[in-house]
Amino acid sequence: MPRITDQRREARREQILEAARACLQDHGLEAVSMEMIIARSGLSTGAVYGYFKGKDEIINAAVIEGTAALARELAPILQNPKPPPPPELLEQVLQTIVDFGRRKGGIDRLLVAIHGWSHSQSNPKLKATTRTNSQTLRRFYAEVAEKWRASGAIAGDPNALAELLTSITLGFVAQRALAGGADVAAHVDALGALLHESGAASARPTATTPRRRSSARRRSTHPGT
Amino acid sequence: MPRITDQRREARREQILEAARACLQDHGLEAVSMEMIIARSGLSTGAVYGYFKGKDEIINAAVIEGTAALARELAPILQNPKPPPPPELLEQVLQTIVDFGRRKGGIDRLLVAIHGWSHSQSNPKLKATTRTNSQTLRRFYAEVAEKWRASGAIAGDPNALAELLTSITLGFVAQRALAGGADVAAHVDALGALLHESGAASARPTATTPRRRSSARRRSTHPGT
Amino acid sequence: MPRITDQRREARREQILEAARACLQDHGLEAVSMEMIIARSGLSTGAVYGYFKGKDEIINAAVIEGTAALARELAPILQNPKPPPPPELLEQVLQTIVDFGRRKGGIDRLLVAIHGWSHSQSNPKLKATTRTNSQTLRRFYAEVAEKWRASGAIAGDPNALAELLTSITLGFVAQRALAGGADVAAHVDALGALLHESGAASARPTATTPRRRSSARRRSTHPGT
Amino acid sequence: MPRITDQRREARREQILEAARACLQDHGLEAVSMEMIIARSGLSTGAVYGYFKGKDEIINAAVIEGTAALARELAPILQNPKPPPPPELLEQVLQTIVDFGRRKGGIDRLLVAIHGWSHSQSNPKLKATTRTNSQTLRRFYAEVAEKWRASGAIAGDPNALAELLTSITLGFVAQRALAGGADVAAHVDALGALLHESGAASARPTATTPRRRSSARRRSTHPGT
DNA sequence: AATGAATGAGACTTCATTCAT
DNA sequence: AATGAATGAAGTCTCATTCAT
Repeated sequence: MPRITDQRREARREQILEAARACLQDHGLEAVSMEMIIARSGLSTGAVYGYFKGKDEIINAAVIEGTAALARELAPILQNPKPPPPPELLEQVLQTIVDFGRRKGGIDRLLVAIHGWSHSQSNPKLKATTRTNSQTLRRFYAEVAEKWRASGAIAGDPNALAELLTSITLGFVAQRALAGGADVAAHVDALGALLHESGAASARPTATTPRRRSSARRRSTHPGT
Repeated sequence: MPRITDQRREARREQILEAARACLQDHGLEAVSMEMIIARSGLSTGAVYGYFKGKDEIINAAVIEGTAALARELAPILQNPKPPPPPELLEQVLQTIVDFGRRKGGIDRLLVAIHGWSHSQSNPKLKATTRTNSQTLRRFYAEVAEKWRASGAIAGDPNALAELLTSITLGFVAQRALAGGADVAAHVDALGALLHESGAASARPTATTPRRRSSARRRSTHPGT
Repeated sequence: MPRITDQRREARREQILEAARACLQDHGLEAVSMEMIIARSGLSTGAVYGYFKGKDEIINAAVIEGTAALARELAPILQNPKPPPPPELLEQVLQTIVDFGRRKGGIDRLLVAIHGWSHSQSNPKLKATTRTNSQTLRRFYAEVAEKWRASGAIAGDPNALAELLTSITLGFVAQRALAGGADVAAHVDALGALLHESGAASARPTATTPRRRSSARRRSTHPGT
Repeated sequence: MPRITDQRREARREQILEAARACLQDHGLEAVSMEMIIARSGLSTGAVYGYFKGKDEIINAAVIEGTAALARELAPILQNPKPPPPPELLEQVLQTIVDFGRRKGGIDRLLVAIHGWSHSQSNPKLKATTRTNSQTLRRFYAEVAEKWRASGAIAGDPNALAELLTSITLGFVAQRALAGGADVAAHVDALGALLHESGAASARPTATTPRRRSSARRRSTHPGT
């Protein structure tokens, strides 16, 4: 029985999903049409319907499998048995996200994710997946935070910190999409500065972040102040 | 000259936008139909088209004016000449957001915002507004952070902190929408804990986190530290 | 009871019909809308409906009354008990038509007539009127032709000539509308030349029409030939 | 590559245009609806839109292609290198027009032409085509008239005669539509009578056939014989 | 299995007309 | 009488999906 066929099938499937993601990005959730996706996929109408039951299934798969890929990349970072300090871990996470968004030709998969957030509001299946994903992210962060707490790296409730880090992570994605950019280094620096804030009241505020210059585009660094 | 008063006109307009928001929430960006909005608004087809040029204009107005209303509520908090310490300010902001989402009967206006994020990806007018809004939020935070820095409440670059706070704010909204909830107190506590971290494990603030390097792109690594 | 009112009423009525004719000319039969006519008439929606029962009545009246006005102007020419020779009569008729078309500011009432021809195909009332009008024109021509025959000015069947003249008249209008222009003098000259055709083989064709100068725009008159 | 043959495609196209012409005739320019055309064509909504971009394109094509078909039939007559005398040529032209109008089941394509005249007033594309067509007709007549002049069959300016013949031709169509009929033989006879007018008062040949001699279609009038 | 023409429900919008003020 | 906001039937067109070839 066809062996190559299975590979081909999978390739075709991904080809369709990539087309769907491209259309999603180019035209937005409300304007994607099967016609577009089909044209972009290079397959025939009938062929596409041979791989997916309908439009909804394609959109869902495009979003879900895209998210899953990101999750697979974040997993080792978040499951690190000896997590680095918060700023460093955040840096690893955000950088992974940035790299993920940049990867595939022309398509920013993070923007596709935003469409997924919208779509999931009214699509039960997608909603379940999205909810699971974000809760999983929070749980992973909670596990990391628990380790930090155990090692004395942080004080406070690990779950609360997990929730904050989840917001930072999701918000980072949102800010990139909405404001047109968000800087990894800025986030990392700011988190670092907060952590060493104790010294804030003391005399050398900037002393603790002497080397952070980062690649921030429009941020003015007041080193001497 | 309008036979109906401007007041009445404005009320009808808002009636239509509320209907649109409700439909957006119930059915999602791709599934809202004029028929739905019209039915829910209680007006006739023709009447609705007397107030708005078409569907797109309604969706845009629903999103934009919703966001503007939230912005109006956040403005006094963020423009406070003597901002409270970070955790407290964050609490004010997030609580305002939560209250805003809850206000109108049955409709969580924050979920509508998420649809706006998606829609704005491919709608030039909405994109411009959304970008301006998020950049304005960031700028307000920067001004607040600058005041904090001046008063010694924080160390580090105010702009970097502004970016982080923006992510937290947007991410809080996202987390509520995606994970099914996000807690104001958790965020506030976590931020508070971070700030007082220094005292957490030890007595000497910065001593515990000497090593900020990570793999960031342009950052100088101090391997020997 | 209101006396001025009757005059005003009539003025308003005509105001509406002129607006309708203008719209008809600007937008075409299929695209005229009540909204257009109302806006152009300067009256309010309700007012217009006070003068006419509906759109169809307005269009019909606009066409019929326009045609009637032309008919009134042609009547004395065609009912002349001592009609001039064919070319001269034709000249009077066509010139009256041209003048009629030119009269009112900006609106070529002949173009409106063409719309009437189209509209009358499927509007029983208008069809009846239009048919009567064109048959009346033919009958008038027949009476004139009979006089010509009696006086020996023409040979042949007067009814056949009437039909030909009717075609020339209607065709003149059509040609002005379709080709962008038709020349009175050319028509008159050609008719004159045909009549003196007998002399065609002979030497002095133009001898009988020495006074044809006309206002022809692009025609070369070969007076000496 | 079309799965259906070009032939079949063309047949379907024509099927739609015929349906459009029928609707145009039955309901008039302003009242034709896509629903009607679609129902009459026997195809589905979507199918029709697969052949034409929209209603306007259908109406235009129906009119333009109809006119083109008539033009194709008139061309050999008007381009005859040795044109018969004017009455005979006119007979050929008018008879062709009558036959053309009668051909297809139930639809008088000449009535459709009148709608085209109206529609072209406000449709740029159609206007251009219509103008070109009527100017072409006039030019063909001018060429014929020039040949007549060269052979001594007529006197006077060939261009003026061309303009008159154009009016006769268009007017013949109009008269058929408006008055309910127009007779080829009457037109031919009247033209013949005019040409032999000189002899009218005198005693010769035509004296015996002064009036409507039958309505035969291809009657050759040999005046001089 | 593949193709792409065909389907038809349903989307958006207009516009002739009415009627409360 | 006059106004113009409101009505809603009807129009044009799209697009997810099917199915004969």
